[in-house]
Amino acid sequence: MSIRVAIFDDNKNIRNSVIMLLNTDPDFEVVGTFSDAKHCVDNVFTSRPDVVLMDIEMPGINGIEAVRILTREFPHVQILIQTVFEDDERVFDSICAGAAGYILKNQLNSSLTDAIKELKTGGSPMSPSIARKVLQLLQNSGEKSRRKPSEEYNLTPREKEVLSAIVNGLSYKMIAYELNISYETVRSHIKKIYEKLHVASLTEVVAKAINQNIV
Amino acid sequence: MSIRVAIFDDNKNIRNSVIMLLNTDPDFEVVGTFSDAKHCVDNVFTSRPDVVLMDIEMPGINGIEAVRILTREFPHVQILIQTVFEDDERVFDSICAGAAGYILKNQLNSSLTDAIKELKTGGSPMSPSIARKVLQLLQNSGEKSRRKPSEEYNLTPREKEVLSAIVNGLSYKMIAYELNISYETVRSHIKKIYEKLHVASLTEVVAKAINQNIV
DNA sequence: ACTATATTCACCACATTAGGGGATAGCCGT
DNA sequence: ACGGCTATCCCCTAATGTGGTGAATATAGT
Repeated sequence: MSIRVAIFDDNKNIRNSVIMLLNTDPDFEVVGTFSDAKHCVDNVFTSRPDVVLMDIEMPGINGIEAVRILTREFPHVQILIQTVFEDDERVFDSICAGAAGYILKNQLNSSLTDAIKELKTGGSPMSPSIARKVLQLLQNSGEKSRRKPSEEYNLTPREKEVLSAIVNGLSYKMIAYELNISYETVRSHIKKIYEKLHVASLTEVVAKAINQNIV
Repeated sequence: MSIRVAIFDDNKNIRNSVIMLLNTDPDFEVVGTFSDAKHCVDNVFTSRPDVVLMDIEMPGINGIEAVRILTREFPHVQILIQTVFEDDERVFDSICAGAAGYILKNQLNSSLTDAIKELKTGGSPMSPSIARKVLQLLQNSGEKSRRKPSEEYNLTPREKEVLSAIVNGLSYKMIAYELNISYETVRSHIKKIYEKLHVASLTEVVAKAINQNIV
């Protein structure tokens, strides 16, 4: 049985090229093409697709919002995001809205058909760079919810004092004054901190210290 | 230049078959094979791999724990989990421990070489069913920790891009290169950011950006 | 007693960031 | 058409941070 596909994209050229691509493979049947998501519920209801290809930037209703609506109304429909965007926010929002896959337009041709077939076998096709982002997002959410992971980096008490001062925005001079030690000593501590945290600049130190709440 | 690969797996047969597979492709160089992760830090330190293949079930140190250790000690090393397990917990823990990819052993042959190459180009290879699980995990975590709006500082889109780059530890030069603008332009944006966030140093910017979730 | 680590301090050379100017061009809204 | 905002670029000087090398104390552990 062929896979019923519906396409949402405001770009006529893309719509047409996707249709042509899918028509070359008898496994696919394009059951609907739409230039906006205003009536996506009606559209999906009448065309009854197995898979929906969804663009993000569209006039009227945002593609991500459409995903949210469709997954609520048609939980069995697999939605594949196809877009040019790969910023964290859109990727994250799309996934949370219920998308089953996310591929970038710049590598459509060869992989689109494979991606759709993968959806039907329970897979979640993603462009490589998107997959990496997804893992990172998951890592972040995992680290946050895990309270104790304040992974010890074997910082000494003094180093923690210095680190804490850094995170509070103090300069080396100010730290030296606050801790009653010399500027050069502050530097020594910070060099050690760099080693232990595997970073090479103050900004990275601050980011790491906060994210892993070492402070 | 070939990709240096290290293998951690307690099953001799699997180790050998992976070695044979990789040796058929000149792009790979197996620089170490180990039957447990007890000395993984030393092993990686001396063999200096680009990519580590890690089994989960091993005597002594658990593979996931090894991932945690290795990503902390060698942040640049890409770790690919290869295992027979696909339960939520192990997948989730592996990802959070810092794995860059996760593929199931039952589909090794054809895809392993591709997966390793994908790692080197910034991708995160995952078996289709794993990818689906990862998305579901992300959807769950996303619903729990709905991010709050957090005070707007009226940063322009461009300023947010620059801010985000700063938080990721990039220097002005690197940001200029990444955004295809001049060093001086980066500085201009940062001056504005200083004004809007009421701060006077990069470290304060990073601290404020992370704590108030502006990034 | 010997070793390891933490803490302290110093010097040099170089790179980067901060703070003060000012300038051009495009876009948007009234 | 004007002012306001964004984004882009440039110059200069002073301040601060980075990297490498070295070393003196003290304190704790084996």
